[in-house]
Amino acid sequence: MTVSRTQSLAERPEEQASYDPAAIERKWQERWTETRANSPDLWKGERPFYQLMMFPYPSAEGLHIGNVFAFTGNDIHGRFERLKGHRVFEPIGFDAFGIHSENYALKVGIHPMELIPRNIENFRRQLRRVGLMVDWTHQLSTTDPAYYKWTQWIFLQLMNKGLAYKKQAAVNWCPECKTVLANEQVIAGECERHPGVKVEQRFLEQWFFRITDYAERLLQDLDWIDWSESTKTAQRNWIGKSEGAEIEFAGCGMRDAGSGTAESRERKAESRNDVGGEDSPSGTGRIPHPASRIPVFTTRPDTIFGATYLVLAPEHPLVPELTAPERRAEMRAYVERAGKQDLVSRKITEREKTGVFTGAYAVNPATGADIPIWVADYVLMEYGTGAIMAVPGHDERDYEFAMKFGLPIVRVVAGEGQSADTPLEGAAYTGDGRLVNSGRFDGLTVTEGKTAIIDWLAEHGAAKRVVNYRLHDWCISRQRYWGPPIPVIYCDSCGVQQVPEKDLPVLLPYIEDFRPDDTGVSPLARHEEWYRVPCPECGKMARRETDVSDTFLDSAWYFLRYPSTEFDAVPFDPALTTRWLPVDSYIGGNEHAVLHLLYTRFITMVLHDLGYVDFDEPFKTFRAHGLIIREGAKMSKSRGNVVNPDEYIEQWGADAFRTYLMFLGPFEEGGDFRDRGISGVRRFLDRLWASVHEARDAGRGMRDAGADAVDGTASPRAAASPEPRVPSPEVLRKLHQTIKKVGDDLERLSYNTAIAAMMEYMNVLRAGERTPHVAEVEPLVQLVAPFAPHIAEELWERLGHAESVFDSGWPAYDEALAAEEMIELVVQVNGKVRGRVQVPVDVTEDQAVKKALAEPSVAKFVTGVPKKVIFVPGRLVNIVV
RNA sequence: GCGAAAGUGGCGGAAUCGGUAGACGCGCUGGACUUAGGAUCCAGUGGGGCAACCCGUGGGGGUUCGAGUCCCCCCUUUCGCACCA
Repeated sequence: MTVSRTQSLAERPEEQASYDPAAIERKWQERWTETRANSPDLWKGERPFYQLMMFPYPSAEGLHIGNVFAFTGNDIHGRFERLKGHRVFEPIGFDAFGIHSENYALKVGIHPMELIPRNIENFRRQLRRVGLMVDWTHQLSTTDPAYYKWTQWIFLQLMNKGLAYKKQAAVNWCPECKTVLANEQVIAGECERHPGVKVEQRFLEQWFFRITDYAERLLQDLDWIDWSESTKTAQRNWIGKSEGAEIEFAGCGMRDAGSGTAESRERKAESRNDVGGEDSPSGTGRIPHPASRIPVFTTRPDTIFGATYLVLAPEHPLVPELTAPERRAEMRAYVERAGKQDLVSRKITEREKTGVFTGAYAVNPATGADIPIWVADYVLMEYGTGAIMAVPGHDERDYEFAMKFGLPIVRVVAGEGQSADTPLEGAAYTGDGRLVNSGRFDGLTVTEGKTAIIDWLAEHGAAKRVVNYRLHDWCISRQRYWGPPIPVIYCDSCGVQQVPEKDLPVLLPYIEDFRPDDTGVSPLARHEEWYRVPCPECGKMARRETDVSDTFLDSAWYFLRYPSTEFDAVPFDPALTTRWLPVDSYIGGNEHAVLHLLYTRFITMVLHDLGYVDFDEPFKTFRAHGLIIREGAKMSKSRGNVVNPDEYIEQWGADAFRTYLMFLGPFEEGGDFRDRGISGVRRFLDRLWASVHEARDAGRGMRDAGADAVDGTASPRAAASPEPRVPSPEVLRKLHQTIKKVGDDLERLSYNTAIAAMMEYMNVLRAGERTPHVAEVEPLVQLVAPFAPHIAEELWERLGHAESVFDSGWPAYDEALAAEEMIELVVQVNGKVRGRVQVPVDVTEDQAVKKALAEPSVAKFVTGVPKKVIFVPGRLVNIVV
């Protein structure tokens, strides 16, 4: 049989007899370009569908396997939507500004303005080889002045709305990158780009975006947007909303210097505590120092009776005046030491607690007790008010601190089986329970106590309800070269001036010495000829901002630009934007869950509020894809196990490579790339190729083969084949089951199971000695098309179709054809499988049970009358004895 | 520490609603065709047992006629966040 198949192909010398991926992939990539097959007219037609993939940064190594994996998964979805009749717009671009590109340029010693275009060219070449349905007429690069003109414009829009501001701030400084980093770019105290390099704290004037104004909206929308759950959770955690109270503690000045000892402090705190709760929260009648009202933020106002000391962050503005003269030297040293650390390693949980007593006291508004005020670096100035009330009985950090410095620990919550006197041994009690040692609030639950105590304190003006977010404002200044200059001019007379819109873009100049240095200012600051410009307001000489903006600003709006790349006068054309946005499907890596994806949502909300777009969430759906590892290990250059896409495409073809990448694991989880695995997918394509040719040739009649070559209208002539030329009902049934399965799987990005289903169908199709019928293979070509577009186009053409397979529509699923007549029911006795019976699909319970009991393998386990029978139609019969 | 996801044959992985565990593929074993096979095709392939059967989804309990799937406890791995009051 194999032999006769080969012969039939050999009779068509004008066609490639066997599957040659290189040839047909070249052919179709050229054809797609010539016919602009992937460039829909964005102004016309029905059913637009915007399929977006996260654009890559064009690294010099070329396309990474992770890129190919992501883009292929994206492309398959786009092609599937196209087959379903949508006009699909699938653009791509390059995120080519930024530290990653610049650092590489520094490493190889080539100016980024030369290097980056070269890298982009290589990327384009590789991307084309993968066979993506990319509309190459709408590409963009963030480094293109026609693009970053509008990045700068967006900065000005935020400035106009009061959402961009400049402040002196403690920032993360990477000594290696020689620039500031966003908190998001600092991993466990180290630069995300330089593992092992400790980030330092510096104070610099920086531009910030007020993303915190949008914290609540960014959080709320997560409840309804259709995104991967893992991504939404990451964003929720990052925004970090916590509801609590701001409580004001009145400082009550210094005490005698001797009270620094543990015993004396404890005595005072405890004696106050005994009478606690009966006093008015306005305090003890002592006149507080007017400047020392100390607000603290807490999520546990219910525990205020247990607050036995306060802690201020070292940077807290009240520290100098609260510190007793004899303690100033010690305090200065401590604060200085804390300041030298980077912002992040201060947050390492395991670090031993350190701190210094100020010598001052404050009044606990609930108990009236004087409690000592300490300074410690475990309190962070950027969160809350930079000061806390410490409740060592019920907070682990406070407990640890109190133990170390001998501060009093009081129980104010009693859990199950605990009482007011149960000692706190070894650890703080952070669980639920009822209040104790809390005066009139004793007996309330933690939840009730929160409300009651805030209300009580609020009556006396000592507390208010407050919501805090962990999210910080977005620092967008970068002291680097390779980015869009921030479009601002500083004038001695007029102050901060915007670059007028007509003067945009502020071009990034070509400078030789683009290397950053240690000074904390951008390389552009070394170029007076560039930064000295007349003030746009008064015309006097003024100075440009020499920092550039963060790469994440470039990528926060690129999806708006794609449809409008040919326009110079607007960032995005309103009509096209209305037509194509928001993005229908966005696919990318979860490493951007909190950076890119949060910034993008923020910028979109701002543009919405400014009236530029009519939606405030940019992506209707977002799905995070997984990561690819290789032979069970992470891929890395140092391991030398990096997959180079070019090699695999060369050896196996782009179609096999694409299909294998999608087959090796669930798209949203990633998978393990194993070199040998790709052969199975390639075999599948080989058999597809063979099946289509056999079917076609048998349909035409072998004697006519060669007479009318490729253009063939596929009108079956009188068959010379010995087989009856009708499709097999069994095969058709499996076919329609497969059409349904593959469609459903594509819908939910379950690519690996879709491919498995097609392979299964192939096994049915090629079982036995029969030659496949055209009606059995033609729809399979359409099913395969999203995965392996080149071979699908080629086979579709060879089957006699003039139009592209992607314009042929998704094959119709016929439920009647897919329906089974007989099915197999599993028969269980007491839940154990004891046999199987063949029954008609519409079998009644009685018939099924009767048949099941007649089965000898079942009957021998059934003694007497069954207690109970469970019948699950289409599935099983379970007999309980 | 907190949060999220996961743990299934020799391997990658299926099982979408609590209903046949191991689809599909790799690998392996045997066979066919062969001068030859790292090609192709056919058959087999969770473990144990001659068989009837028994065991089996990280471990231990539970719910249920029935659990990979649900509940409780524990172990392990990966990822994210990490002194956020």
